[in-house]
Amino acid sequence: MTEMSELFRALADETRLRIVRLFLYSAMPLCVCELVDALELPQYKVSRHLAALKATGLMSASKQGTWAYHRLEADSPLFSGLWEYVGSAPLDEATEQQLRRDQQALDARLRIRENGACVVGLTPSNNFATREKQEKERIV
Amino acid sequence: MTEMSELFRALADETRLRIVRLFLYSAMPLCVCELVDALELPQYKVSRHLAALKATGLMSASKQGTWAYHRLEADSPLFSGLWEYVGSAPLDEATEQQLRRDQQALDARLRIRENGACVVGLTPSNNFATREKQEKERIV
DNA sequence: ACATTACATGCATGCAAGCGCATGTAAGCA
DNA sequence: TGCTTACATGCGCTTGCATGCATGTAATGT
Repeated sequence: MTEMSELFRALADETRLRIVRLFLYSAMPLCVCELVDALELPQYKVSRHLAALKATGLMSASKQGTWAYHRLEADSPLFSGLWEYVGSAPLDEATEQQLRRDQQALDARLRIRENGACVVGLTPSNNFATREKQEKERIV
Repeated sequence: MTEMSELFRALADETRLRIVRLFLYSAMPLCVCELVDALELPQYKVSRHLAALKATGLMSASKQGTWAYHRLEADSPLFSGLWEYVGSAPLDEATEQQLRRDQQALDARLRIRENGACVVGLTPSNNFATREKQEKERIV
């Protein structure tokens, strides 16, 4: 069992809270590229924070092809009180607006899914190979 | 309003959780010396952690003479969900035992109160002047 | 006035964590 | 087989925080 202080530490970061709130909102597994688009954050950053959450048991992941679906441990009785607080505690105005933007961006991104599965990957600007190619072209 | 991540950060420390759990248990204002004795921690450490909690609004303090009574914001609707989780989430065995020891030590310490007020201060070993005197005597 | 006491805090240090960059890995596709 | 893509991670840097020591401050008692 994870120490309570570790759980709090995992949630003591606004970026990770944005991630968690999106999962509480969508109530379904999400893949990294969807989170990257919804949060408008660099891919490595999202992956790192997901790893931090997973290390405490608050999240888990499963790969399906190249896509990695992450999901919140929303039903675990160990954490239910925690999610209840995160989901219901009042937010300041700025955070509230941020949350709404994230939710809308996620909604839009999820509409691209086909048969409930993610079918498009990272936005080109977040893609490594694409950036490399652009770099070469810029030099030429 | 304090950011949620700051609240989690404040609670992301086992020592501060020990303090908070003692307040949830005793449900009354406590002074620093009582916490020092109950937790068997150096005085400066307790003061620091209390300051950290107070900085987030989770605690407040009031001086009465030389004694400083600290109290948990247990009734604030802003934090009620948080306290509920801290007070009810399961603990691992070691933490549970630690908590019971802390509670018993606090109970013993509180029995020394007179008319609900603290009347004895720090244990000599935690007292600065006493340590100084002992140091001089040791040199002689 | 002075010493004592309850509590707070400045300072130096060690350590953990977030960030940005680059690259590694594994899976799908041509 | 080789390229692209989705995702993960090693590395260096910087920042923040817990700790320990010592000392500061304000209130009390003699």
